[in-house]
Amino acid sequence: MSVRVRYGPSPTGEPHVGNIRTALFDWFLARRFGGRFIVRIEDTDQSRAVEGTEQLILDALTWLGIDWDEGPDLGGPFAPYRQSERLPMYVEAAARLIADGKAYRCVCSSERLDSLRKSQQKAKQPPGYDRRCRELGLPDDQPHVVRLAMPLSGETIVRDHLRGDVSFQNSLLDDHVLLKRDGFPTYHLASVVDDHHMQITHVIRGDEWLSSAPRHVQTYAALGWDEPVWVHLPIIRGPDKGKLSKRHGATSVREYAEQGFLPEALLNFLALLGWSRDETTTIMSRDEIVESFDLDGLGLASAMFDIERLREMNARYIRDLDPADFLRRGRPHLEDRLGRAIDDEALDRLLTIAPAIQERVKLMPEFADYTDFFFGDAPLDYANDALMGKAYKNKPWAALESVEASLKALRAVDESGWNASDLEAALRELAGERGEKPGSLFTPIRVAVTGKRIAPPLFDTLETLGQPRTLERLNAAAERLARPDD
RNA sequence: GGCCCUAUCGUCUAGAGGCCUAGGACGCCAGCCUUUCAAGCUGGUAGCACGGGUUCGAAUCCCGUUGGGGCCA
Repeated sequence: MSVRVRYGPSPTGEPHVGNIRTALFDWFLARRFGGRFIVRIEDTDQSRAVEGTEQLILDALTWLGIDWDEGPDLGGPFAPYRQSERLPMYVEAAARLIADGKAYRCVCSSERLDSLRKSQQKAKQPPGYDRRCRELGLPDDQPHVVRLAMPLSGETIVRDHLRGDVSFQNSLLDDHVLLKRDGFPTYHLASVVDDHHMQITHVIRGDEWLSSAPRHVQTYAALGWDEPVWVHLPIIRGPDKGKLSKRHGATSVREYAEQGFLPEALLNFLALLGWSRDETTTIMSRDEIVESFDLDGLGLASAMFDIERLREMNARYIRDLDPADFLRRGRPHLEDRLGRAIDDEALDRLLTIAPAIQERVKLMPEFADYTDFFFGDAPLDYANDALMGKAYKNKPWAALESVEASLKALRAVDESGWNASDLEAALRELAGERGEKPGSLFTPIRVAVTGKRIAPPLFDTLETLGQPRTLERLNAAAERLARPDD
């Protein structure tokens, strides 16, 4: 049988990286073995649903390059793919269980349940429903929930693919609710019914579900269905070791996108949280991961989300980008900074200097820092102190002399000599003539043309900027230095 | 508190009884390179939680302890 896996997000908020990582593993497995990846919206808790999040979830998947074969937007052979639209199937399953004596109606009030819980707590007894309605055979004539009649003794084995058999004492498991008063199913019922009908072969989900897995195993048994393969993934932890959550700051996929992480970097990073291919490989494209992904490569211990590692990986991916692609991806950030659109032609003038910028950008928004001065027409904004650098600290006259010397030399360069290597040769020679350290000569030029202390390599910058603008900016710098006050 | 999972450098991990004097990557430290900042290169730092077994031999198997986490509240 071919692999069929499903990602079942609840539309209760933006998809979170820990959650999306489960989808990733589902997808890797499906793609690796030629199976189907299904998105199913688990929206049976109407009170927690947040409008619009379904689309955010799909957008997050798309951004990461994850596609699906069946889903709420695509449909498929087992449509609908929204649980709120599948209510009759849950009701039917519950009815069948009642008819078979495997489930029962329960009319206990929430007040009674509360006080029951309190007295159990007081008596230090394990909390849980006391099965008061179990043998009553209540009819369908008043508001009720439906509970599964769990075995009272013995044990339930969850055959987890990663951990082996995990056993639970049935005496410790109560009769959980399958169908709520409002007629909506609980996760316990809905996921089982859907997974069966949708012919899901592998249930891949977070570790936090392992404790309730015996309930699902028993539900499959009561319904007379074959169980899927259970795969409980270790959860992802935050820096404080607890389960990764909003408390840890940015956790939604969108936030990482906005911060300037590349989707392929986040995907690679997430894949390595709990999975590894071999002893040494850490950088893998989406396709390379798919080629070698296997459930057996999964680890069992929960992993910490180490943002430093993600950042490093992101920087690595940025460096490895094709320069033209890098410029396209950086453009929106530059446009934001400039407040105007940049066309392809203007952007492509940065092509030769792009690799040098790629080396420096760690997060995409920084792209603007390294490129905005190529486009600004207004005078650059910098302090004279920056212009003087270390060498000419508090010596504006010396700095002025240096800038004027550079200006003279650069003015003399003809068009054919306006390229990085010739410019470097010319300016180095000038430094030698003046008995000045190269760095002392270069710093004022850098600040004059970029307005920053930190910038791309100088000669590439001059080449890209062009002679007229370079001279213009050096002149402006000279004027500033000539004025005594800043 | 009960139940369940889990345990190799700070972090992510390799390791499925001898290949381990425990490998890689990130971080960190030092040096080199150097026009700023980066990148790169070289070297270094650092770990099998603990205690019992099993075995000729254990990071690897078993038991316990401890730590961490999850679920139920």
